[in-house]
Amino acid sequence: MRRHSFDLVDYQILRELQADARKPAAEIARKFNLNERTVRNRIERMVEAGAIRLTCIVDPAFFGYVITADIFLEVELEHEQAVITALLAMPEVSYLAFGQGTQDLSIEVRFKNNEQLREFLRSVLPSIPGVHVKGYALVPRILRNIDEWMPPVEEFAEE
Amino acid sequence: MRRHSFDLVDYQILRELQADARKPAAEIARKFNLNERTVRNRIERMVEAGAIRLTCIVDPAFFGYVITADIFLEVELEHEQAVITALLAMPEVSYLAFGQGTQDLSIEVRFKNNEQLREFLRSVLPSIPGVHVKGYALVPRILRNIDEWMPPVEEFAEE
DNA sequence: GCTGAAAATTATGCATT
DNA sequence: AATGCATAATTTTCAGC
Repeated sequence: MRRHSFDLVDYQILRELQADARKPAAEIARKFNLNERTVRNRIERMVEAGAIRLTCIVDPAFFGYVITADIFLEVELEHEQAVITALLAMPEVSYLAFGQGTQDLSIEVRFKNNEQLREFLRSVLPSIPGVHVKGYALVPRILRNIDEWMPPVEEFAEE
Repeated sequence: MRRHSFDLVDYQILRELQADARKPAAEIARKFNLNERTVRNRIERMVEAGAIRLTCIVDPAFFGYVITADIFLEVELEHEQAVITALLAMPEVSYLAFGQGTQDLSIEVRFKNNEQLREFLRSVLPSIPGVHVKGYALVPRILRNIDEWMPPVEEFAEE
């Protein structure tokens, strides 16, 4: 019933890479009594298939971007594509998604202080053609984000 | 005025690792005419400092978790810690953050189909003591997430 | 904090099952 | 798909600057 063909071995490798994406395949192989080549093949297959991405996550707080807010927008349909392009070009935007309504966009933004957020809400966003700020909320703390997500282990059970 | 001491070289390395966290330090060194040891030192320093994490991001959609929803909760204060623990233990929860109100929690969840989401909203959440579902919204598509976030390049300008 | 050179480890290409 | 082996490349250790 599963659409993929990854098993518990892949799952174990996944967990290791989640902890350290640069962990040598040989080391993982030793830990689970696998052939070193097998580990590298599995990693390659998962990346190739698009199941995983091995990447570098930057911590906004480390660089002083300690203010997080969610902002809810309505966008006039004829401006939608331009607005999305503009928002994606802004380094302050850490999340961008379509909302439930046909004109809704949600974004999450990061700033060094409240003044910058205020400026963004008051000036930057309203100056983009077709954008209407419907509301926003400060996000005091994020406890989990997508980079920690993992399917239930049952997904990897043997056939 | 910056709290950190990373420069444009670190930035360049960062971008390479963002594209592929396993890219050999020697390859990065060649690309930017750096000493291979320098590259490895820089990576180590950034990881050590907590500025970056080299990790494995799993794509929910690949594993069939194609339904995304944001859910807004209110939690009775005396149950807060238990609720958070319970939510973090659920593999469906891909995001969890405090909200603006003292009792607010926002979560993002992933499901394979609408029926599972419905069940989660109708049964799973209400059965957790102290939890009240205030609302929810489907998320038709996510265009950017935190794993693509990066501070503006100016942050890395030389002193 | 950067670099060099030797040693150890890891990755790759190719062939076999 | 998994593995063994030979070769290539990379990482590590230890040193000096």
